[in-house]
Amino acid sequence: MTARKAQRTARLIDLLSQRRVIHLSEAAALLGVSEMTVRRDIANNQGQIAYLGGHILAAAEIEADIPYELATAADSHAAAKREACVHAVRKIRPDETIFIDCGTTLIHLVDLIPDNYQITAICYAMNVAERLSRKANVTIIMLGGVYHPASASFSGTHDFEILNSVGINAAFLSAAGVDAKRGATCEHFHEAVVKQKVMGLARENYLVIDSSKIGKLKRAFFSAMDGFDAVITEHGEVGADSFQPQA
Amino acid sequence: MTARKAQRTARLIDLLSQRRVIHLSEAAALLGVSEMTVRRDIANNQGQIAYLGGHILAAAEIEADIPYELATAADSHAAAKREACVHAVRKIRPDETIFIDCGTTLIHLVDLIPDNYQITAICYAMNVAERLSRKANVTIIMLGGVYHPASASFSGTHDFEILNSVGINAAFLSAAGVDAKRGATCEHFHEAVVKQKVMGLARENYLVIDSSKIGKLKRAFFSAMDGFDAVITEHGEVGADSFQPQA
DNA sequence: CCTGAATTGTGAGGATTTTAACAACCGCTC
DNA sequence: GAGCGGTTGTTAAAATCCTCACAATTCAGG
Repeated sequence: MTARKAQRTARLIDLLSQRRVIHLSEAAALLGVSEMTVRRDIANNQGQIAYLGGHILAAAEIEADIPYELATAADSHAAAKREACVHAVRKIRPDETIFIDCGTTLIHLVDLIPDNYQITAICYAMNVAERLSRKANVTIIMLGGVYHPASASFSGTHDFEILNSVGINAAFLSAAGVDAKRGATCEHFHEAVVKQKVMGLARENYLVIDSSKIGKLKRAFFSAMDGFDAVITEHGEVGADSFQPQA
Repeated sequence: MTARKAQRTARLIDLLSQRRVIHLSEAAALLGVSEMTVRRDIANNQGQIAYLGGHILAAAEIEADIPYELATAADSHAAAKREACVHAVRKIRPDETIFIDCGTTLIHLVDLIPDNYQITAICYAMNVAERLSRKANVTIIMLGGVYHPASASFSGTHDFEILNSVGINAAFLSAAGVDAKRGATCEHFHEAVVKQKVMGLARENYLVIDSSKIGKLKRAFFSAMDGFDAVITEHGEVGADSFQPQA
C-alpha cells in the first residue's frame, strides 16, 4: 500500500463524512482517478467504506447492529406499533406541547406528526430525540441525566425541575406490560419515575401499545389502568374489558 | 392509497428495521409482489425508505442533509480533527470523568477512548451522546434542555444543577474561532454559556481544534487563551505564539 | 537509466437496473 | 354486472453497472 493510495482512501472517507452518499462517477472525478481505481480502493477498505449499486457510503451506515434498538423489542411488532400511532396522532392538535415516552413504539408517532403543526415535544430517550430532530416544525425539550443503554433513555433528579416549568397538553406513554389487575408496567424503575411525574402534570395521558403487551407484567409499575384518559392499540381506542388476556 | 398498499409499505419498513439493507428482488419475493410494485411503493415513501441501485434501505441512513453536521463545518478538515484528537486522548486517564463539547471535532475523541478505560462522560450534544452510547465502557451524563438544530446541542438553565453535582477531571472543548487577542469563540451564545460554566468547574481544560480555526473570530466569546491548560491541534500541543494568523 | 513489481487506465462483454408503455386485475359505485 | 379509477404485472428497450483481461504508467531499487 503506497502513500498515495492511503491518502486517496483517506480523502474518500473524508468526503463521506460530509456527504453520506457519493456516486462512483462523482468520487472518481473528485479524486482525479478512474472509476476502476475508486472501485479497487473500496474493495480494499470494506471495513470503512460500503458500496451499493454504484453509490458509495460510510460503512457505519449499513454495517453493525442497530444502535438503540432495544434487545427485548427486536422482534418488533413494528406494523402494529405504527398502526397504534396512526390512531394516537389524532389526539395531537396544532401548537400543543406533548410528552413522548421512550421505547420503540412512539418513534412511529414522531414520524406521523403533521408537518403543518407547530409542536413542542418533551422527551428523555435518545432515539426519540434523534427522530424528533428531523422534524423542522418541532421544538425539542430533552430531559438529561445518566444514560441507560437498555432503553436509550436518560434519568436524573433534575428532570423534575424542567418538567415543572412546562405545560403539557398531552402525554403519550408506552408500556412493556399491561395487566387488568396490576396496571401498566415497564422494564426499568428509572423510567417509571419519569412516567409517573409526567402523568401527574399532563392534562391528558394516553397509553399507546401494540396488543401483544396486553396480559404481560413487568418489573416496574407506573400506573393503574384508570390513570389513562385512553388506551390506544393498533385497533384504536380500547376499553377496560380488553385488558384481560384472551379477551 | 388502499389499505393493502399501506400495509405492504409497513411490512417493508418492518423488514428494514431488522435488516438495514434488502435487495429489490428479495423484498419483492418476501412481500409476494413484483419488483415493479416494490419500486412504486418506494417511490411513494421517499421520506421513510431510501433506494440505491437496486438496494433498499431505511431513509434514516441516507436521507437529507446530515442531521447534526454544523453548517459552518461542512467543509470539514476531518483528517486534521481526527489527528488533533489522537493527541488529546492522551490526556485521559482510566476511571476519570470528562466533559466533551459539541461540534464535529470531538466526535473523533469519543471513538479514540480506549476500551479498557472506565470513563464517565458529560455532554450536551446529541451527536456526541449518540456516539458515546456505542462505547460499553462509558457512563454518559447528558445535559438536557431545548434543542438547537444548528449545533445539535441542548441548552437550559438546568444544566448548572447537574454540573454542580459532578466532579470533572478534564474538559475537552472545541471552538469555531481562535484569535490571539480575543480568545476562543463559537457560533452560538447558548453554547458559550455551557462552556464557561464547565471551564469554571473542571480541573483541567483542553481546547481541541484543527489549525484552520486559528485566526478566525466568531460571534460568541467564551474564554481567553490563557484559560486553557493546553491547546491541542493536529500538530500536538501548541504554544501561545501559534495563535497568530500566518504564524 | 534499467528493470520488475505494483498501480492505474481502458475497453468490451455480460449482467443488472431503470424507464416507460400497455395489458390485466381489483374493488367500488351506480 | 357494467363502468370506472386505481393498482399491479409484464414486457422490451435503454441506461447503467460489473467483471475481466490487458495495456499503460508509476515507482523503487539496483
